[in-house]
Amino acid sequence: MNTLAEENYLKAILNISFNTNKKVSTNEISNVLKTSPASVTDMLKKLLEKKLVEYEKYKGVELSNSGKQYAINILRKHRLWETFLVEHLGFNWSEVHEIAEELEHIKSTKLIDKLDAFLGYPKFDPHGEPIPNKEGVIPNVKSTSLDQMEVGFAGHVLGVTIDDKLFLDYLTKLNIKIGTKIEIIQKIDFDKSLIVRIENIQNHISFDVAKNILIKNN
Amino acid sequence: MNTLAEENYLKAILNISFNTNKKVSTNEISNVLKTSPASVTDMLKKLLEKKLVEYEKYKGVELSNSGKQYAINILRKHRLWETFLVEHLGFNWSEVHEIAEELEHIKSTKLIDKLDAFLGYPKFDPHGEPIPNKEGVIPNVKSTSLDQMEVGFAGHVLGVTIDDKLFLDYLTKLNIKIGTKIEIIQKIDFDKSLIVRIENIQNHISFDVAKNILIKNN
DNA sequence: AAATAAATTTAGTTATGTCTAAAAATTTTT
DNA sequence: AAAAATTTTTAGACATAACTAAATTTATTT
Repeated sequence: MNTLAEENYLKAILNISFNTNKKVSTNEISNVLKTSPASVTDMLKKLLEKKLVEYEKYKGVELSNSGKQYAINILRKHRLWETFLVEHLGFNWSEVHEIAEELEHIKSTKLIDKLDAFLGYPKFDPHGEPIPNKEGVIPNVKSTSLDQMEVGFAGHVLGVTIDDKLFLDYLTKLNIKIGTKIEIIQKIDFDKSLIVRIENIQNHISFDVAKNILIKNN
Repeated sequence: MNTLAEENYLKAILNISFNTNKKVSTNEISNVLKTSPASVTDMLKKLLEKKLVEYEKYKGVELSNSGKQYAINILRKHRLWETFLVEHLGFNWSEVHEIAEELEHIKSTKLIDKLDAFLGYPKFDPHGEPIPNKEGVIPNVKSTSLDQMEVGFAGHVLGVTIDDKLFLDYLTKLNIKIGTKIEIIQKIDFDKSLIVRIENIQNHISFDVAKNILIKNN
């Protein structure tokens, strides 16, 4: 069995990999986990020992097969708990991340499988993120971030790519949630910001915001 | 905020106090937590420092007011989670203790209050144990253990006092659950065991078993 | 009330996971 | 291709929470 700290490192490596597809650097991990690079090196040695990662000094790290399965299982637990919190306990989507950060470390497999059944085997969490199944397979939906769509495009929000309270509260204020129809009215070349129509109201959103909103891709 | 280890010590002290009403000894704690007495001494010093216990060298320990509130809150979380696991996820009463031992350490107060509401503010958990409310008040039901009842007594099971898989599985085999009617047919003086009737079937149960079954007391 | 036994504490170690400062390797710039 | 900058690792410390062995205190016998 792995410790809390080990689990958090595996999770961090998986998350960084999703964005970069390259080997993960010591510094990236230390930024995500807010620890010193020296601590990261220490932990990578330990994870290598346990064969949860492939790691060579100065060359970066990636998850081994078993490490990846382990990390995906944590992600599965995180997203199932978030779904429970929103759909059954009445939390809103910006509140659940922190609590799920704790719940994702509960070990019982039977618990998580029963929770999955209780929730009706959901494929997506309250942020539209895919929930890995028991076998670690992540449902694949082709999606594009809003910033890549052209002026004139109109479509529905599929999900978001970050689970940050400030971001999600801002979206809520803009009346954006999963399924919301968004139309691109204009794109500002200078700062890549967008003027969009949501529920018949025009709003000006930054590139950073658009980048983290996912739209269905046919 | 207190660590996992600290929480487990507070919990252990509370549990022992329920049975003894005296100051709790180092040895008792080390037995419950399966640590060495020396480790217990170390931790008691730390808890004293934090004013969670009243402790004098060689004289035993008891919870301070704040320590007691803290420990009761852990108990509240434990019992609410057990209720959720049995009533909504379909676990049986002998499986939930271990999982609740992990869930009870999840910190969010908002989570536990919402869970409480979701469950309909239950007063008793699946073992018949009272669930402390948000204010730390524990519902008080007068109950007597089965071993203290006389021959000829007939009544209903209110709950059990231990949360042990072997014990609960045995009760299930005997067809004993909460609400089950039990009649005392005979008491064996030699070993204090009892012959009882449950659902029209006679069974011979030991003193140790009877001691841990609670009966309503008028 | 001594002597013995039992319980508890102290002292000294260990493993985990963190840190800072310094050294080494890699990458980027000139 | 050297020099400079950045990244990463090593070395040495520290806090937590555990341990064993030895010392001390308290409780029980005789």
